[in-house]
Amino acid sequence: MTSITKKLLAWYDQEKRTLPWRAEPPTTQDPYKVWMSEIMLQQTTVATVKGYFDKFLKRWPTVMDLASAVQEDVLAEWAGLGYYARARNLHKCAQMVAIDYQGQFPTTYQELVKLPGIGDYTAAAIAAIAFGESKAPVVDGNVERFITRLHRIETLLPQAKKEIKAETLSLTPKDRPGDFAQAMMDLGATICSPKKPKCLLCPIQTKCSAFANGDAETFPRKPAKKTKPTRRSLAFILRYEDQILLVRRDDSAMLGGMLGLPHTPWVERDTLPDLGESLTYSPGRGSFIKAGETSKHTFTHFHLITDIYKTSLTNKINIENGEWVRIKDIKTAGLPTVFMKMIKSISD
DNA sequence: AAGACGGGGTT
DNA sequence: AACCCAGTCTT
Repeated sequence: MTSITKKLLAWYDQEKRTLPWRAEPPTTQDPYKVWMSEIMLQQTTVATVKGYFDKFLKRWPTVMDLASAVQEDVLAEWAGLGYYARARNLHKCAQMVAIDYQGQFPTTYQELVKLPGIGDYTAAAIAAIAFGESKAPVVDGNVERFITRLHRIETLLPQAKKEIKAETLSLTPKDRPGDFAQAMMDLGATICSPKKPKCLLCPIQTKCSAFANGDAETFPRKPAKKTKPTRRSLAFILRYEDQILLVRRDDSAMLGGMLGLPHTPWVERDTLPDLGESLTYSPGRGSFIKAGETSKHTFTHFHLITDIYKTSLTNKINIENGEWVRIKDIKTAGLPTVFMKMIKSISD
């Protein structure tokens, strides 16, 4: 075992960890909890995940329970967490584990990585943390940062990935590979941070090339990001008595499978049709009036500005994939944040 | 290899 | 406003 590995594990052991999905040794890690937490943690912070993890475990305590759920319920519980393909794949994966593996998660990287929603990182993490695999290096954003600083790897991501994995593998101990993976990730989250790394507190400071060179913060090296375009749309709030019309979105659409408001396509700033044309996207043909403030929301790859129009209907219409929801139930209906913002922006 | 895919916290 | 995050999937 390298001295870096020893120092990292020693540092990890003297930290207090209270994450709900982490068992204390010698308790065995529950693969279901490890899997659930790793899926939720993809591109998502620990603080955000905690509440969702508790909700999911309480409602579906085992993978068999989750496999038996209906997709709409899983998506509704996931609402607000983002990257909704994760929720669709979570459900599908649970059903595959239930049917193809009799409710027992496969134990190897090679089998895990075949399951929906489990990619290179997550398969390695589950294999290491739940099953003690030491041959599959666990490399997430934290590890990329830690390793590129440790060795001052100047290659741009993602090209540097291969070298990072090789270095990670050479540090990973046969004993406690899961703890070591978590140690690297915890160090990356708390000390080897993206901005203003706390090198003075770092247990491997004397081993770190970037610290010696005084340029830790410049790693990892990445290509410049493109600026996000702005798109516009109109959304429609149709009321009948105390209810609002929502629409179940196609699985293939953005926010796929989720409930949302009816709206025009999201288009570049200059190509938005006028209200008259836009109403062809509305299920109603009532007298719409502009409502509340313009709603703004930023997705991964574009900004969205939406004007809200509302109308009150005197008779209830029924449309394909439409669902009437009582206003008092909106908060628990399972709406993505972009639609919650729109509804919130009209103050009536 | 590059782009799509959410949302919230930090800087 | 830009950057980041315990990434995966599709093209």
